[in-house]
Amino acid sequence: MLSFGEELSGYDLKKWSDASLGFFYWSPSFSQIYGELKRLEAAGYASSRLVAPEAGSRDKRVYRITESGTAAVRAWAREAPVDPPVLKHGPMLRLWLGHLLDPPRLRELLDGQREYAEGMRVRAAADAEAARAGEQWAYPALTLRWAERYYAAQRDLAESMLADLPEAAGDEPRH
Amino acid sequence: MLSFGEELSGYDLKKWSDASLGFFYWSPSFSQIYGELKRLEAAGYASSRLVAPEAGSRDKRVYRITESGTAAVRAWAREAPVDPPVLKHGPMLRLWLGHLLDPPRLRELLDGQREYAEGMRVRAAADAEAARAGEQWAYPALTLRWAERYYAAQRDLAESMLADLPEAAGDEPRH
DNA sequence: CGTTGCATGTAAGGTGTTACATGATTAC
DNA sequence: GTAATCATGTAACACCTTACATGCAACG
Repeated sequence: MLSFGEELSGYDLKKWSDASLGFFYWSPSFSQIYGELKRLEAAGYASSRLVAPEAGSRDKRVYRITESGTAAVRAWAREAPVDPPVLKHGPMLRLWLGHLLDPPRLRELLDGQREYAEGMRVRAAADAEAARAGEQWAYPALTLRWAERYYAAQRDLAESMLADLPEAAGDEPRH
Repeated sequence: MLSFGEELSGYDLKKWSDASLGFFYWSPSFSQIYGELKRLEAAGYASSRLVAPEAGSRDKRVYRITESGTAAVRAWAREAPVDPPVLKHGPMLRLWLGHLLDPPRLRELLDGQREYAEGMRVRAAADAEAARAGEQWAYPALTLRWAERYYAAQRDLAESMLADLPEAAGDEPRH
């Protein structure tokens, strides 16, 4: 994240991560971020300085990437193997175990999933709108557009499953 | 997995997990499965017996769920909070860092993603075809259909991103 | 006669989380 | 006044992986 050249605190990184990486990767906890920042600095990949508490808020430590860090992350981005995407879809795991649940609960599950996906889609769309202009910000903006479509697809998939349920659950409406 | 009532070995569970849960959840390693089976038995949720090496292959231990185990997994499926889906999309992370890569490499990445998604779609479709008949197998079959659509959507998303790239990368073909 | 599949397990390590601790400022 | 936001960090632990060890049977 520091490779974009900005000077950021651990807190900043967490907020940005939640609003950006969180859509397609996971967002680390505060404790992990602070720990990793120390590791990065020890490795010479980042430098830090204390910012005085000028008018409100307490003192904070901001980090900036070093030349060595830029070289390392660029090499990583170019050469590291790209692992296949990992998905851990709790609601689908529940559906897989459908024989343990009753049909109303299954519908509830899929409905919750539909709402969750739509909420994420709206958030991604809003963040894409608010994306900063400039050459290097084009790619984060692109992934936000990807996220918008991804969550739209998720929402539609949940709806399709709701439509498929009656057959499987044997509870078609009858008059 | 044992809640479907079958008597299965750790090895069986791994194979089944790869071909089924792996599409929407992750598939655990052998070592984790064997460890968990011991924990389940110690907790009284499963019982095991040794199967003699009748004609080929060595002896193996097969597990079956107990009544206590069935009650526990049913309670879990009904009451445990359903966590939102977790995605860790390595290729998108790379795209997010697009300013560190050159456009041809970005295309390569998305192309790989497209191929991966199509491969998974084909596998899910094949497994859905081969799904066992019967009341309780309807839900695993349903999730396989979900997976088929999910990976089709992934493939289409990668294609959309390929189409969106030129603009962002500023390398529109010019004559 | 080497590779693949079946079959199980231990040990070490990596990665990430939650709970807790601290404390100031700002908004309702 | 009390909740939320900014801000950082430690300690304990949960979870899961890889590497390694073992060994038989079937296939080509």
